[in-house]
Amino acid sequence: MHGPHKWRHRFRAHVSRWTVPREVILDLLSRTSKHISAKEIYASLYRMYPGIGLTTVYRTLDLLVRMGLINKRTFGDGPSRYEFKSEKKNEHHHHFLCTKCGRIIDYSDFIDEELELVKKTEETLAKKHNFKVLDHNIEFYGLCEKCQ
Amino acid sequence: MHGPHKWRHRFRAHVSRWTVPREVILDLLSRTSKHISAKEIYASLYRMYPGIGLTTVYRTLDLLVRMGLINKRTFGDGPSRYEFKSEKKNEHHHHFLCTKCGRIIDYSDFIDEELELVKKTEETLAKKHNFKVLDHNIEFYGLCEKCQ
DNA sequence: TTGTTAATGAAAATGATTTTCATTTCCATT
DNA sequence: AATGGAAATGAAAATCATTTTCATTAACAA
Ligand SMILES: [Mn+2]
Ligand SMILES: [Mn+2]
Ligand SMILES: [Zn+2]
Ligand SMILES: [Zn+2]
Repeated sequence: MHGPHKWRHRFRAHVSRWTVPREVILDLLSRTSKHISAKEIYASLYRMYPGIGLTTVYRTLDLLVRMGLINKRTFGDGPSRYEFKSEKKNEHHHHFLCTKCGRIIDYSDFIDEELELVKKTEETLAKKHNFKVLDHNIEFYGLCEKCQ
Repeated sequence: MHGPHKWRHRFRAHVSRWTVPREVILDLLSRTSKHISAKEIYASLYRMYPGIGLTTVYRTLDLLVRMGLINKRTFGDGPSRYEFKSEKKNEHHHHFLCTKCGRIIDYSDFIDEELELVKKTEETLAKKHNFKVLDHNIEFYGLCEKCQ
């Protein structure tokens, strides 16, 4: 692979090689704010990189999740969707899902109260049930502007 | 089908027939507090009702979800899981998922604060983004007592 | 430049769920 | 109680997402 890239050192630290499919997939994900599926990634890259197989897309996504660079989400039915994890700690967000058109909308309103609640709940779960909370997922369902 | 049942009238209202598979599946779900998959339901019923096919289990579960009698949940990987919806309004609960052993635990601590937050978030989403919020899902991930 | 080993791609396998279609069952109406 | 027609069912096949297998290719340390 040619030019270095800002993520290259993280791959090395992870004892993983820096390859064309990995660079290209990570690049695509970092450039979009959407939640995209493996097949959509495969299709997006097909014109420019017809050599990259769907299997490699899946394997790369799995690696990127393990490396903590992206998030994998399974919204009910349909394929898993992936989104790039922002470097900035404060860009944490939750989702609203339109049950009619399938639109997925990020939101971060009330994030302060939500994070406080999350913290409180984590403490209670830890104390009362002896759970070690590592992550959470909060989502709302309903009808988006266009669909009601 | 023999004896009437407390759900029979709801099926009639839904223009659906009261059949053996439907009664038996609803009965099983109402008796367990677990989150069970279609295949688990199929296997549970097999001894007593070997005639009930997996296809019918799926179709019945779909109907029961549409009727609002049960909830369907897709926790990341694996099959969808179903749980009976309690009649009592105040038995609403959220989930904690152990990422190591897969255990799913219901909890309802902090439900007051959570419900208040949910209400506030719903209002904001409605006002600011014009969404009609109909439902929500809150879950925590981590390690259960046995797995840490 | 080269050797080792990880990464890749195509095809096959897997697992969950859905569709198809011929047969059976429910149940409103005789 | 009998019956006709629509709804429900079960078995098998189809579909869809994802994983595994295995032979080939490419990355990169030496
Ligand atoms: Mn998002
Ligand atoms: Mn539950
Ligand atoms: Zn919509
Ligand atoms: Zn556990």
